[in-house]
Amino acid sequence: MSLDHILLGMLRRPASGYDLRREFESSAQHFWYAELSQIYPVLKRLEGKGWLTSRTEPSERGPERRVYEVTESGRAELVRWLEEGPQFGHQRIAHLAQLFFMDELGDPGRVRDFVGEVRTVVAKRLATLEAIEAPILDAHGNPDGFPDDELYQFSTLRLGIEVAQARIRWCDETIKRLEARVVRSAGLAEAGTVAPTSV
Amino acid sequence: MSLDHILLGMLRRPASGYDLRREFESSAQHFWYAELSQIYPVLKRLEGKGWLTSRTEPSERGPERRVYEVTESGRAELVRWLEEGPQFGHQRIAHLAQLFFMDELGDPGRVRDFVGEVRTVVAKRLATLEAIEAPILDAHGNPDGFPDDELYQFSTLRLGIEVAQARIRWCDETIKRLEARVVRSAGLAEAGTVAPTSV
DNA sequence: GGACACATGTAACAAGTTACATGATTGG
DNA sequence: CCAATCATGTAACTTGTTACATGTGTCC
Repeated sequence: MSLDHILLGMLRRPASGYDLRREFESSAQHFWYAELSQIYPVLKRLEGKGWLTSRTEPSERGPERRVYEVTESGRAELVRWLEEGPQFGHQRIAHLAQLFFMDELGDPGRVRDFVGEVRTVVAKRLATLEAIEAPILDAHGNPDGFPDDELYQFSTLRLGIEVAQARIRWCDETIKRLEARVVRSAGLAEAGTVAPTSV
Repeated sequence: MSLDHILLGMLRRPASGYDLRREFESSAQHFWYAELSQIYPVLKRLEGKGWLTSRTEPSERGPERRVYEVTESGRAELVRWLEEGPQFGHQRIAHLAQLFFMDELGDPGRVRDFVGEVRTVVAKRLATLEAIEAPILDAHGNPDGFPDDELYQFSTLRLGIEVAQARIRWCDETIKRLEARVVRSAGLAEAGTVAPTSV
């Protein structure tokens, strides 16, 4: 039921389904994501429960928009969820699962390249998070001076950044370790012990 | 389709559905999880595709077991998946979403407690990962001496550990920052500016 | 006129969870 | 005999993805 409550939280400021997806693609990207085709029916259902109201309004550019806003009972439901305590789901990180089975590929060089690709993607994500952080820091200075809501949002961003940095460090460490293995087996090959292509 | 391939990977050593779930609860816990009720039908489907074979055998303790093993074509499919390059899904971290909206609760003290609960859970997970790491390090010494397969599995474990440590550091940092806010508002209340219970 | 961003939706499917049903064996 | 662990499975449901359908307004 998390998506329900996340939409409730986002709709403290009125927004359309389309707006919400943009939020998932930018400021909420490091903790949640939903497709438009999931967002639209959920909004309808939440309106049915009385947690949202909607109105249509003309778009500045494009067809009519349906703009949703949270009701009092919707806000109460959001608070109830927040008071439940932290929700933990299961982690599902497919590329880590892939690494776990990588010895099927035989060649440490390919594993090194694989981790290199992971690094590229993580570095890109880190860059987008840092691009969100910079203007916030410029506007307010030290986080201790932030208003509460901005501090909480800033803190979730910080976690995203710190975890991404940890991942990058891990990639570098792992690549170095794999590179040593590649060099070592090349050395053995040169010494005539093993032919590199025949293995 | 990740679960299909993860089961294929795990079944390089023959195992039952029940065994596989135990693996998800222990050594695979930091990158994937699946319920028994999901595992059983998937195994059946993979057998139908010719990627697994099964036989029944008596259990040492309990009813008959159905033991699966990967076939040549199953192994080829696993390799194909590994060669596709790293798979990235969307992160969904409900407790971070909760923090993002925490200003609805009004009180920084409650947010601090919330992050404290997060810390407790993450610390427990970190402890279980470190408990897996210790005997591996004891057995092999330096990771550079590990055989390839063990190095890859060890590396996934290291990522889990390093990310968990980064999360713990973030919790401590965040709690400190929130604590300062709690103390600050208590100070204001003492100075007669705001009555703490009337807000 | 065509590409692109804006905008809303449905349908079919895949993945994952929760609840239920059944039964063997072991240890207290 | 009761609880716990071992063991396999189905059914109903929820959640999330991919593909499709439709149409507006802007810029080149």
